[in-house]
Amino acid sequence: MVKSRHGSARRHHARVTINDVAGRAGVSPMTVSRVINDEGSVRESTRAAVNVAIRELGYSPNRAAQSLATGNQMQVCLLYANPSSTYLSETLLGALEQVRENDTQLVVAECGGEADAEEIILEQLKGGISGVLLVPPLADSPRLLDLLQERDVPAVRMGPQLNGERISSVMIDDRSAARRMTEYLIELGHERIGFITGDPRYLVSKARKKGYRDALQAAGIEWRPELVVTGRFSFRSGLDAAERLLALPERPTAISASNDEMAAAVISVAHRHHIDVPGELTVTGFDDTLLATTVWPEITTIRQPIGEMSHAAINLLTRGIRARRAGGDTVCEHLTLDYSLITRESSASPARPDFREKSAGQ
Amino acid sequence: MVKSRHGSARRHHARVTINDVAGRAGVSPMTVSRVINDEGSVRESTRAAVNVAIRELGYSPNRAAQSLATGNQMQVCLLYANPSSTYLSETLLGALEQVRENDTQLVVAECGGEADAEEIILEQLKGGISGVLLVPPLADSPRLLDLLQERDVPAVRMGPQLNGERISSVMIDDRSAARRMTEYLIELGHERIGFITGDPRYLVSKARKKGYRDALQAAGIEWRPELVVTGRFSFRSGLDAAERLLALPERPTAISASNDEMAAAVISVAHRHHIDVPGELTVTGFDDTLLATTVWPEITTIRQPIGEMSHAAINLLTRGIRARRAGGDTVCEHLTLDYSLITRESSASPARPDFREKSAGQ
DNA sequence: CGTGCAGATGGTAGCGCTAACAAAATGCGC
DNA sequence: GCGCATTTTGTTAGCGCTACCATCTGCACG
Repeated sequence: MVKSRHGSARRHHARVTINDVAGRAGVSPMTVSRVINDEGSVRESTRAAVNVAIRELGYSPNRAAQSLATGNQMQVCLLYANPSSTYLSETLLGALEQVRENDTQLVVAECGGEADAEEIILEQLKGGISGVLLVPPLADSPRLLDLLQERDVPAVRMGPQLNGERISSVMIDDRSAARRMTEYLIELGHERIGFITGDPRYLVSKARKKGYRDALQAAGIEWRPELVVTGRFSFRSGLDAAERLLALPERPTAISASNDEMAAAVISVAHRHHIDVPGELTVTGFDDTLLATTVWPEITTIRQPIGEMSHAAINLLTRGIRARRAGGDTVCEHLTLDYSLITRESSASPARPDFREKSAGQ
Repeated sequence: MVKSRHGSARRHHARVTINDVAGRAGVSPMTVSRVINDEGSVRESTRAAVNVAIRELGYSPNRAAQSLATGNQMQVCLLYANPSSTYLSETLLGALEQVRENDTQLVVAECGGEADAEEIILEQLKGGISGVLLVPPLADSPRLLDLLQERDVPAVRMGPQLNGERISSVMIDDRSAARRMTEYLIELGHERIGFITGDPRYLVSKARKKGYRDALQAAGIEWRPELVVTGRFSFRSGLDAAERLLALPERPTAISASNDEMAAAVISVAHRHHIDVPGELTVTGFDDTLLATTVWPEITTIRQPIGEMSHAAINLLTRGIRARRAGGDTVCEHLTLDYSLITRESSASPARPDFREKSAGQ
């Protein structure tokens, strides 16, 4: 009804366009375009003026028009191999949010192993993908990293352990987190602390084990090899590991598992042996997955800010892609975000008589 | 280098456009546009001719151009309240795939309760959302359904129980699935079959309970009220329910839980009481979530084809939106997909001596 | 002082589609 | 057959942005 109050508008209500910015900055739209795409060959003073105009007008480019004009949308491919569904869904949620912000398409692909991943990447590249997001354990695959670098594909890795690579990454400090967890147990008064490692093929397992040793060492507690058993991140491997630890002549008063699944397994075994958790045994996990709050008692664990991590990852990736398109240098940043220690019901100070009855099963 | 071999092409390699279709069909581009948008006022014969041309050329509209021309993208909002992360991530994965196919934006929103959901919907509508996808338990909220109908917002419900509504839905037949599961237990030779219901506030709980009774009745097994206890879908509620069932003077030989979490709880309690699963007690779940294969023994359960369901849901939704935009009739379809019974290690025929040792814990 | 050349900027013409209007075709009553 | 309402189709002019030149500056060089 109230249409065309101001000349030009045909259908829509005054949205800020590149022309408005150009007018305000006293340059041509083309120059503005160059600025927003980070292209070279714009004088510094001009660039600054344009940026001021952009900020004043609150301009943000219309992505539909961009992709129409350039003839290609921005699509990024999120590649995952290990459907730990909590990790995945949190990652997805975060990525989705951010992808929307950047008006990018998200393609999610599951792959069996590295070889498979390689194939998928190649195929997706043909299909017009412009960037790749790798989640663990793919993020540590040298083969994949090589491929991506070789082809000069913008990529970001989530939660990798390999550093110094020339591919951007977003992660937490696993070693420090594991150390923090162990310190917490020591603070509670534990000294015989069992540790279940993750799959030895993954670097993250080593990092977490190192953190455990760091804390022990710092506290002057002797490191005892029989207290460290190798797991494989699975519930079942946790079962075996727990049996071994609990069969020790001098039973540990706490067991720190390298993920929540194995921690849940420890609790399960403890219950089968009528060992009260946390009265007689403290159990801790890692990752803060669904499982941590599903079992009883709920598991004390380390939480990664997965949502934020995938936000950051998508941002890095889209920036990288834009830079590549404009012919700029490869963007390579490494972000380390903060983890947090979540204390729940599965941890307590080592057994004292009064602890027993407080939390007897019911 | 090899540019402009055929006159018009400026930058890109011959992609089929609306003009190609128009040319082939001998009509104007505008008419093609009307056909692909399902608008009325196109003669049936013309429409058919255009459709033929579209198929022959393998044309698919360029969404960027569409949204640039119309000034609005298609965005659908997936609303969830209960972050059962497996369900969510599978739903998301499915939705993402399909959304890409339809070149639609997916906005995912979590909400606390119905009131919250209402607010979010209202807000998102202002924000330009054009359709809503409801996952359980939101899909059964009369309040939300009223709101959506009232405002005439295209919407699709996943896994609802309420039928005969005028809002499309995609689901499985929960009652029949529960019946199938119970029949399976009866086939194994069980007669004293305990049942743990879901949260009585959700209709799905009733449906599953009905299925259980259906099977009993059909097999001529007397329905005994003490064998049915009320749960709330949570692990903890499963713990309580299991304790009650296992304390019965005549202990059931099988317990069928209304979801996997509660089934896992039953196993946990059984182990604490040194009852072997499945040697002395068969346990079954529902949903086939992560948990079903995480615990030991792995749980026999019912699997919903969640991915397919969300595919279908997105398709219905985008069709609905397009129809609405073009002023067509409201699309309302109800799809029922097939579930499947997944047998794993937690179920077996009722206790016989040799079963005991076969699966003693280790 | 012209010439050449690099870097910075602008003009033009679309990208593929659709809103709005204009025109043509159809149907209908008499 | 004609006038009129109605339906179907076509025409035009962008949507907001960028590729591809063309232009224009400044500056070193012979």
